[in-house]
Amino acid sequence: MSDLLERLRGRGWRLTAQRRVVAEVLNGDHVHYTADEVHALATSRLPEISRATVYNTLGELVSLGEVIEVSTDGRAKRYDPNAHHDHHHLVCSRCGTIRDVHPAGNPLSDLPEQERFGFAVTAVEVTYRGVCPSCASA
Amino acid sequence: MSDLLERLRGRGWRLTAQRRVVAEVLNGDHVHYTADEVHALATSRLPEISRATVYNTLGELVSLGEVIEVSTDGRAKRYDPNAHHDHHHLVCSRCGTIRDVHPAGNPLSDLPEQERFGFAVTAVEVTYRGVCPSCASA
DNA sequence: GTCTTGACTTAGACAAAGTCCAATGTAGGA
DNA sequence: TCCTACATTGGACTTTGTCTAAGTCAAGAC
Ligand SMILES: [Mn+2]
Ligand SMILES: [Mn+2]
Ligand SMILES: [Zn+2]
Ligand SMILES: [Zn+2]
Repeated sequence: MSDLLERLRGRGWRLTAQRRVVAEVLNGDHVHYTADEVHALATSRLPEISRATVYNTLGELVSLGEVIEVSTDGRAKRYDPNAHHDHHHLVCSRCGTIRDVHPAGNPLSDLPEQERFGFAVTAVEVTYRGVCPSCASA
Repeated sequence: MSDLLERLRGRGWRLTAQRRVVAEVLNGDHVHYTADEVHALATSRLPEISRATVYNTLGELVSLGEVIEVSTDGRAKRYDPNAHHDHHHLVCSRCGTIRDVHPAGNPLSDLPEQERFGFAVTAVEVTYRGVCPSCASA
């Protein structure tokens, strides 16, 4: 976490209270907040932070490769601090809970040459869907 | 195509000019239009069709399982008439072109039990990303 | 062929998610 | 401490999608 702030300072980031708070909110495992959720959490620590700054900061963190954008539902994008370990997502169809998962094998190698249409394929995103234990028992 | 209209009539669909035009637009291979694109194409055949009707009709086609929604970019949803053959998507990172692809193997079985967090996993979506031949040569 | 009626369509208001800008504030080097 | 380039802010604006009240019409009944 302060690793992150160190890395960012090393890259010439001017360290403001707003950026620090956004970086602090994006901490933990299985964290996938929308921009509005980040803004709400940031506001509870720094009441005057603006929506525009949250969007700006999230965009910068994505550009710097410190956070990844996840779109699992065609609604708001979610921001994921787990950018340094390749992973995919498991989403509950009822409540929307998202877990980080690590499938066996490399999904990229499952796409045969004749199915690549001449593309240079470089990345793959996998979204598993199902019902979480909590929703199943309710 | 007229198969589709037949099936829909059989399900009690009232067959209107608007619905017919939307169904006609959603025809072909590798078709993944946004609602606005469908509206523009429909308007060229039936100038007075409204945005609301396009959204309504697309939603109905999705509910009936005749069209699937695809979200590959966190922006507008895309509507895909290829609903009767399981497939995944290959997206050009530059121009956004989308191709239907069929990976080898079943991606669902690649998710180990201990990575399922107790979820009942029922579906998986895979999005491959890369650069298409046309963008690569430009 | 005409009538009837509930389903369908429409325009426009509204909402959610995100972008952009001009004015103001400030982190950090000199 | 001062300077200034960079950062923040509120609000206007855009894109994508939803909702509703009023008008229209497809298709079955006669
Ligand atoms: Mn994640
Ligand atoms: Mn498709
Ligand atoms: Zn759940
Ligand atoms: Zn391309």
